[in-house]
Amino acid sequence: MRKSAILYSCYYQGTFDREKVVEEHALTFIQSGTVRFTTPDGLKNYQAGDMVLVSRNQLARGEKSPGSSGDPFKSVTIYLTQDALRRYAAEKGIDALPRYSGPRILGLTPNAFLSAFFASLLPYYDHPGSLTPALQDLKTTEAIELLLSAGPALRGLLFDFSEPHKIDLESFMLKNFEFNVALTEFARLSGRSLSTFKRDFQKAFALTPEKWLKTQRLEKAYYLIKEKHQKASDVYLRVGFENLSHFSTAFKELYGVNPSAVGER
DNA sequence: GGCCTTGAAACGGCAGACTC
DNA sequence: GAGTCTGCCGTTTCAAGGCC
Repeated sequence: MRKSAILYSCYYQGTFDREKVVEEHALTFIQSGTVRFTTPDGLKNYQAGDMVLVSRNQLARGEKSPGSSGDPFKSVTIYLTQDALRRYAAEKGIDALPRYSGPRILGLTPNAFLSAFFASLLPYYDHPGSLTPALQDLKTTEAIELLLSAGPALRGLLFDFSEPHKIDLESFMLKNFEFNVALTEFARLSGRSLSTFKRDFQKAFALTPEKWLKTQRLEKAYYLIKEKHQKASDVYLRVGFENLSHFSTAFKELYGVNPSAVGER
């Protein structure tokens, strides 16, 4: 089944986005509220009126919050899929470009054309059935055109169709261990098969990936609880655990005390 | 009522053997 | 050298209960 190219989000309370592998370029307009993106390159904050382009094949996490006046967090995201970009490139005679090495998350300077483009998508929020596949394709093409005219530098990002290459595993893992994704995703994003990933990991860290990841995450959690006085319930998602009960058990196994006991010291 | 821990069941990763 | 398969075991999830 075809995935929708356009996603509408609305949250009345703060939410911790658990979608972490960005598989397609995502162009987002924030209608109200704020969002904080955590990526391997650091934190980026965006607010109502901002437009953001998040490039594919990276790990990212978003914390969405309502505005200070109580407005819910609302956004519109259009995914610029590899299929759509390849079709566009073929129609326009654009060759695939060399590997893109610029920033992986870009705040765009709003202009009248992009603003009008997102305004044209908002009526479909209440009538999603009217947004047919044909209309989605048209909107995707329009978005590509507008991005290219807004910033020619984006050409290199949009038309880089290469897959992740074999990158330095040690620095990649140290940057990304806080993201809770499957080993197959870590392997893919580091440019390796799962088998090669495990072999290289053993060479680099002398541990299995799981054991190393767990230790790194627990050490970070210990620091946040002990030094930053944060609670276990605030920390476990941030360091890459999915479940508070498992976090609590693993923490006690490593440090001999419950997370709450460390915070009290 | 919120926060945290415990225990059982289900799931996913590890390790070794094998193939290409 | 790199990828695939499979059995076993550690890890994760979920529900229930304890503590403050």
